[in-house]
Amino acid sequence: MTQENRPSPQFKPLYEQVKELIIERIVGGVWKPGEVLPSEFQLADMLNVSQGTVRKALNTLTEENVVFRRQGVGTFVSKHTLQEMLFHFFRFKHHLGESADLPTADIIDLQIMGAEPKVALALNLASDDKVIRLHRVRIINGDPCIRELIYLPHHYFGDLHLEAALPHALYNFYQNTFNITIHNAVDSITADLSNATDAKLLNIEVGQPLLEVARVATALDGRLVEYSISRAHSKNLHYEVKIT
Amino acid sequence: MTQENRPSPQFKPLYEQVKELIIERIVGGVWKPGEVLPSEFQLADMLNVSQGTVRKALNTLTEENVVFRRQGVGTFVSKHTLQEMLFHFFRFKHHLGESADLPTADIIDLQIMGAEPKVALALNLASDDKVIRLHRVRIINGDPCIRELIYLPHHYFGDLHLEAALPHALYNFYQNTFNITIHNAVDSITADLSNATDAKLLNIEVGQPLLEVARVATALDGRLVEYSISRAHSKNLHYEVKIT
DNA sequence: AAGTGGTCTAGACCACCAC
DNA sequence: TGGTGGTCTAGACCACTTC
Repeated sequence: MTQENRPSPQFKPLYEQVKELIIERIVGGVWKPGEVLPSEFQLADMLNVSQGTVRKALNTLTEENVVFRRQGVGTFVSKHTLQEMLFHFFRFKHHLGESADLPTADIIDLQIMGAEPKVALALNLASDDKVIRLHRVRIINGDPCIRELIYLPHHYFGDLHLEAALPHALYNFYQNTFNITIHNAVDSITADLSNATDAKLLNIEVGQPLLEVARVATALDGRLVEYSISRAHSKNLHYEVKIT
Repeated sequence: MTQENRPSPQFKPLYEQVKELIIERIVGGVWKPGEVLPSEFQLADMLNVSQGTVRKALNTLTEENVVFRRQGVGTFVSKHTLQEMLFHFFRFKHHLGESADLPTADIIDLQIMGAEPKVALALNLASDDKVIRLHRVRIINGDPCIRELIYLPHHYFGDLHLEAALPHALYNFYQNTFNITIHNAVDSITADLSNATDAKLLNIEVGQPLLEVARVATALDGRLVEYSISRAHSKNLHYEVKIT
């Protein structure tokens, strides 16, 4: 890898090119979640750059949670099974007590269907594309408190709708089964009143205030891979945001 | 500044010490918001470290929005007047259209009072400490849509409650008038129903769903300096979170 | 032309971990 | 003991801004 003597047509720093190459190999399955990457010096030799340049690329990947590093051991591809990663994308917390147990989930419905306009827009799908819709209720400490509708493009998730038993940790499942790593997400939060369906599934009355979180999630390679609506009864829960 | 030959009692990297020294000087008013810092080499000479170590400190400060850098020009202390900084701490957005105009504000009430337990707990105050409470309504595109209750420790904000005209960009005001720079914040979001006061001030009916955002904000030096409750009618607004 | 931050390299030494 | 990442330094060269 060389920078060459070009003036500046779409100049990209070497460490960004290194970073992209590493992401490519993770996306391509060369290095799988949990596995160790070659050492800094090995990568530097492989790519014909200096160790310092590899270090800079790996450090930015560490900040983005793509890899994690352990001194004396090595650099590893992040897995969504890690506690920190699970709670990184699950932002509901109990009001007072520390972060609760991870929620379990009851599946209400799982089907393949045409993409509604709202869903097609969010996932940038054509109007005749199919999506898999998962409808489930999250249960925390025995209480049903969040109702989720999750939409996945059929062409990315193949036969997911035929799975006998879906685990409740979906992001980990996407990663293990489809090599799709959720990398970032945008949540849009509004308030709404519980309707009849909410009331029945969350065991509350109609007309209660609910938090509604609409999420669009993007994979490591930049594809839009999940649209979800979470409706939460906030009597015991809140959504927490740290602004830094 | 030296690392010395100590084994490892509370070892701190040089670049962190450099970073802390720079923050100290910003907090102390040596370098004020908008002003330029000495160059990397000047700082390196002042602190007896290498330019690379100063660079690392400045880069982390850049990521944390404490300073910003312009190639060929210099490194500057961040100001809350910058568009990006304003919207960094204001997370409400219009549903479809791009980010709206900055809101203005109508002040409903401004007084000094004893800290209620909830407020004292959030700001870590003693029960007999005084707080300044500002009650106002945010207006976006002519619509009153957010009602805010803002609590400030009296001993940090002195005579703020005597101000004739408070600007609506408060964080910029804190910075200019008290040299208090809001650095990070934790928002806890819940849903609630509008009460009589909400209804009157936001020009809606009682029993409508509202987003309630409780914020605890921390200054550059780590002091808890603001507790606020924002109650927003989410018909036209949502709260947006980018998880990366 | 001079000065700034941005990139890239090379090398030294340290702290941590596994064997 | 050997290999890993973590810190720190020194220096070269580039890109950008200002004068």
